[in-house]
Amino acid sequence: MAKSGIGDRAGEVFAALAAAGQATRPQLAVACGLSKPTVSLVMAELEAAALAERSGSSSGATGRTAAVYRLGPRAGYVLAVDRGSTQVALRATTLGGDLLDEDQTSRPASAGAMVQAVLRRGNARGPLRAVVVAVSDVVSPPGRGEPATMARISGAVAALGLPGGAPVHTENNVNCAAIAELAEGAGRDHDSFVFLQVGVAIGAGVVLGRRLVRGVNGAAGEVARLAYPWADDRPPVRDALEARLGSRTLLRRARGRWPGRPDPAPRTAAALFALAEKGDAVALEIVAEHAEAVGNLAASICAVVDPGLVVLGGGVGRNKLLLPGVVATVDRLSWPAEVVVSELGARATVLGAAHLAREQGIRAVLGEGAANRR
Amino acid sequence: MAKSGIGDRAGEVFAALAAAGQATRPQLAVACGLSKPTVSLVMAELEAAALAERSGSSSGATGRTAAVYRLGPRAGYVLAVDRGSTQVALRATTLGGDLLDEDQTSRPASAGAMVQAVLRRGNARGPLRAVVVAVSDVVSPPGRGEPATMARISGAVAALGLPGGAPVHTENNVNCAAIAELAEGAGRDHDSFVFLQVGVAIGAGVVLGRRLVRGVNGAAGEVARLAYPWADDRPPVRDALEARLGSRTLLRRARGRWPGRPDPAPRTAAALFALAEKGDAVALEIVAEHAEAVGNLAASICAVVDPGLVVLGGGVGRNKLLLPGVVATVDRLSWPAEVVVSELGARATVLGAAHLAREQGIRAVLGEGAANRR
DNA sequence: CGCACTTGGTTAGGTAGTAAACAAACGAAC
DNA sequence: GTTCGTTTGTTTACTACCTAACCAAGTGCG
Repeated sequence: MAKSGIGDRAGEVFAALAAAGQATRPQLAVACGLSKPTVSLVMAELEAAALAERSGSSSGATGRTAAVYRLGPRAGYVLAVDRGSTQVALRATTLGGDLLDEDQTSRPASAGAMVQAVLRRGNARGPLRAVVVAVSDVVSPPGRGEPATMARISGAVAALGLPGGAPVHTENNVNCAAIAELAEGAGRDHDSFVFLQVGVAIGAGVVLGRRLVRGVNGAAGEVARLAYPWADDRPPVRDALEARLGSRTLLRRARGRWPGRPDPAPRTAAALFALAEKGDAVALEIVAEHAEAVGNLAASICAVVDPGLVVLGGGVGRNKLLLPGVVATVDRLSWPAEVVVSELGARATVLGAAHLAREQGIRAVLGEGAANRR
Repeated sequence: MAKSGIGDRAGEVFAALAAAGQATRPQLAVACGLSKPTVSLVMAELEAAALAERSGSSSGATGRTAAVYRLGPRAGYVLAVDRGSTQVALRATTLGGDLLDEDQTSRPASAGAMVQAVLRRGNARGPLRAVVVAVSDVVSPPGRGEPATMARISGAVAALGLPGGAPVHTENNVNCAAIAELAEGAGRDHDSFVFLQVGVAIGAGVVLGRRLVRGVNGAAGEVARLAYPWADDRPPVRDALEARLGSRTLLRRARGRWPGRPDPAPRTAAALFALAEKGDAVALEIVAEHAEAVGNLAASICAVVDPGLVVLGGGVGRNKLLLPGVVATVDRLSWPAEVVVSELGARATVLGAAHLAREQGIRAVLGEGAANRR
């Protein structure tokens, strides 16, 4: 079993190399705060374990060329699955983030076959280090979840037909999207932000101090349960905000104002926004109302955690037409906060799941190394 | 100047000793993850710098007695000030948390004299390492605050007449109370919780992962700006929630239902709750309504950060009569969360400020040590 | 082409901290 | 009162890592 057997500091360097994808020894020395001799020793160790390998040389403007390292064959690969209700997306990468395989289907039932194909092709790249499945349910820590939710999640995972010993982790899909925006999207340069998904359902991913807030029940960001409606004489109803802000209600409101018009009412959110884009007055009015409602939600979130940045995502929230109204409402009600649209679009969830999978995979390699030393 | 001159690891041990107040060498070794020989060397260093001193011996059930250390005279002391609108509280402690001095006044104008007296008495305990002033305004990071707010805060601090070079820090009073509940109150055994202050004004302190969330503008927890009122046909108004939940409104609502009764309407929240305690039907009804409103607020906060625990504080929120209604509403609307009443009462703010002052003071000692080594 | 300059990598010596063995101090048991 | 087990504190040998110096390998310039 003792095949990798890497030391303590070696793990740190390995993680830095994985995060960077490619790096020279001086770069790793700076990243880990180690001296040149130590990095040399560590790299020899990692190369011996086949966790790293030389991939070439890089020459700067002046000076000697540096050896460039990348992850080796025994580092293995990871798999990310976005298990949506209407579509399933797959992404396999190395621990360094290099894309190995990508696929997607609009028939969730065929996801299992897709997974099998990816695993077959991936096995050449070493061991499968981690699988992260993004689901639309709340993912609770052990012993905290509702039985029904937990059953639904494990059912969805089982349907993927992953091999027996695979190290599978689950995460909420909105949280995954938030992670992606943090790592490579609109939150790249911010310590704190909230990713606000508005689509068929609503949800948020809360990132504070470059860390995702999951909550004691795993329900942080489940803003469907904000008190709504709420006024002096109006008691809130659980989950009423989701009913108000979901795209189904949006379309129902559109239908309500359509009678007497020649053209039929839009049947999808995309169609509604397309009409608004063309200048249709009724569509524009509905979009403006929705923007204000989303703005109210964003303002409430800002009142609690003051993130300074709100990233809008989801089928409806991604739409540029929504942005001005949201910005105006947040400015009017709450604390100074930038509001922008997601840079990653619908791929955010699977990208975030891949990031989490890489993190878990790196931890798995490190854990194996540590275990060998005992 | 190089009087303390402590090393790198010594600082870590010093911080652990300060946090514990008193400790033996084995305890410090465990706390800092150091070996016995290293701790012995460090303690000699700290004793030489008069930052630590022996305070006796402790004998366990079996085995040799251990030398017990406490902070030495050169560790100095810190000062905490709760600068409320109607009262000012003071608390001076050692870096280890031992109480040196405590005072309070209901005439804010006389706070300056009180501070002078405490400083005179404190000077025998070494240098003043930090002062933390708790204010009711939002405390923003440098370059982020509104000029008017910043001016109000610096005015309040200046009125205390602190000596020129004193290392003064400011913090929001609700955040201070949350820190106190975290360190020694109802949040002692929880990683995450929200302290919800309900009194003349409303506000919250958000603690996630045993760290206070301050927000990009320092406005995290300023829940007065949650969207309210908010319904399909009712647009929110900025700060309307504070108007709804503040104790002034509570009393106005009471007056509104009092006509036709022999006794006069209660003039303070305490009086209202006293009546409810005696079983007065109208008072009970008003308390129940208020409890539901506070519960709605707590539920909204839980929807965003899912803290698992809400600690009620403030003049109104502290009242036990409010608790059942809040619990019921949170259960009905949001995620599983415990709701309890503050254990520290009105002293929470000054206790939390003292905690922050100790933290800052320890950092100051460490910084001085580090500076000497360059 | 040779020389200065810059950066990468290795070698040698020094230091901080650890683990393990040892010495000292205490209570409890017989 | 002696012995034993337990815990504290110190001595000793070793390890890991760092700094400093040096060699190696590139580029640009006269």
